Amino acid sequence: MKSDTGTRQLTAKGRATRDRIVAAAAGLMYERGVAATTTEDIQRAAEVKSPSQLYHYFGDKRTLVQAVIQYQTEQVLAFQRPLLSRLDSFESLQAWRDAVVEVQRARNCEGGCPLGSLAAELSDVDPGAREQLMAAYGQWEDAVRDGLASMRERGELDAAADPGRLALALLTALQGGLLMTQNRRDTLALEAVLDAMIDRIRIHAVTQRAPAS
Amino acid sequence: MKSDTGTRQLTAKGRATRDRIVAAAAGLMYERGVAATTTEDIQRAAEVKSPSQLYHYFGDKRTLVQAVIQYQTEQVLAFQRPLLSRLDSFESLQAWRDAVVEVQRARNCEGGCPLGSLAAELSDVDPGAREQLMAAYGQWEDAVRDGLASMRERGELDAAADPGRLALALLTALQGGLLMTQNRRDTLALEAVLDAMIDRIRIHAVTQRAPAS
DNA sequence: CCCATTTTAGAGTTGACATTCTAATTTCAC
DNA sequence: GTGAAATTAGAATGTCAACTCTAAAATGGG
Repeated sequence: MKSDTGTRQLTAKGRATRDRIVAAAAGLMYERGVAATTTEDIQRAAEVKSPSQLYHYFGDKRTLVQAVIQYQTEQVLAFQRPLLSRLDSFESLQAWRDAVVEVQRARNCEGGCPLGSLAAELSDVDPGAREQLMAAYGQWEDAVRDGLASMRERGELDAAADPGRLALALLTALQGGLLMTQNRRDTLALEAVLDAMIDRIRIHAVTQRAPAS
Repeated sequence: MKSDTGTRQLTAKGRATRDRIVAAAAGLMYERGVAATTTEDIQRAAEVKSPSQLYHYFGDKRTLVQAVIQYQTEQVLAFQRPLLSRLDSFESLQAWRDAVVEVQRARNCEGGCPLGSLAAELSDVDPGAREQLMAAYGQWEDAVRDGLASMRERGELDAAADPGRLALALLTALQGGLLMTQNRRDTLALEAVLDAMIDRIRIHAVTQRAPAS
């Protein structure tokens, strides 16, 4: 009866080390990629003294990767949702943009999107991971869509605006921006693509305003 | 005197096997990622019978990766340049969009951008590879910019249009679209983001036309 | 055709990494 | 406080992959 998802009877201490392992693995896999992260690296980073811990809480590396994906999904949504749920104006949309840019700048443009880098590495190799990530993007996309929908409800956007399609485009643009940021080590591409998308959305602005330049 | 770039005296046969190795490596690294591609896999795919070939033409795996990046850069630009150099109307821009979408569809949405997947995997780990890829993106970006600039020269875009920034945004959006295509196994996100960007550019269209809802 | 150089074989080495096993220790419910 | 379950140690295994080495075949200019 090996419980796959890893949630069996966990004592407080058990949950603590389990969490420590996931967090450490997530960090390392984000920095170096999944394949380049060894179980020994994870042990050190999580400050566990034996491989047996790792295999006690996760059957194998793949299962650990599942947990990492879930962890990163929660992290991303926890950051994004508050910003997106209160989209009531273009100012707040801009604030979201600025916040995203600022996060990247704060980490010196290293590492792209926590989900995007996993998606790039795993989508073609691990079908399970791919679906898990697809679901994560689905949630994220929903959050963006809800934000834009609320903007439309508040009369900031006209009726012709399609929140679903705009949300998908915006999220997709963000992924590209984060990838390019990681490669260029500057946020110019990210800014350019997000600004362009916001300009695109502004076509639907009820209070007409000229896009930048 | 080990020539780093791998170009020393190559006989015809030598160049042939070298090319075969690079092409095979590029294919495998595109499908599975760099780390997951073993030298033995490459041998088999390139139909060379000994590891010594590989190390005869390339000092080590990293050098081979360099060659792969160069190879993929040429491939991408060879496909993109013809489409981009003749941007004279929104129809041709749309044709570019359709061509990109079609390519992804033709390969069942597996594998994202040949450069993007390398960038995602290597940018944070291999500084040399990162710069090489950055340069590749630079060339690509230039091609897009020139296309948009020529549209402006032909009077399709107004003077306020900024081809440089639009090009960067467009290329960045494309990267996101390709990543999402790879993850979702459909081209919807790619279409949405490219259409949105074209709508954005259409703001500068001299012959006014309403964007698709 | 001959010799220097290039190219290919193929076995071998080395180290790393995922995973396992046994047994000791700790925790917690009762 | 005791016993079953959870947690941790730590050594060990087996595989796999990057890379090396020696020597044999092929090539091409003179």
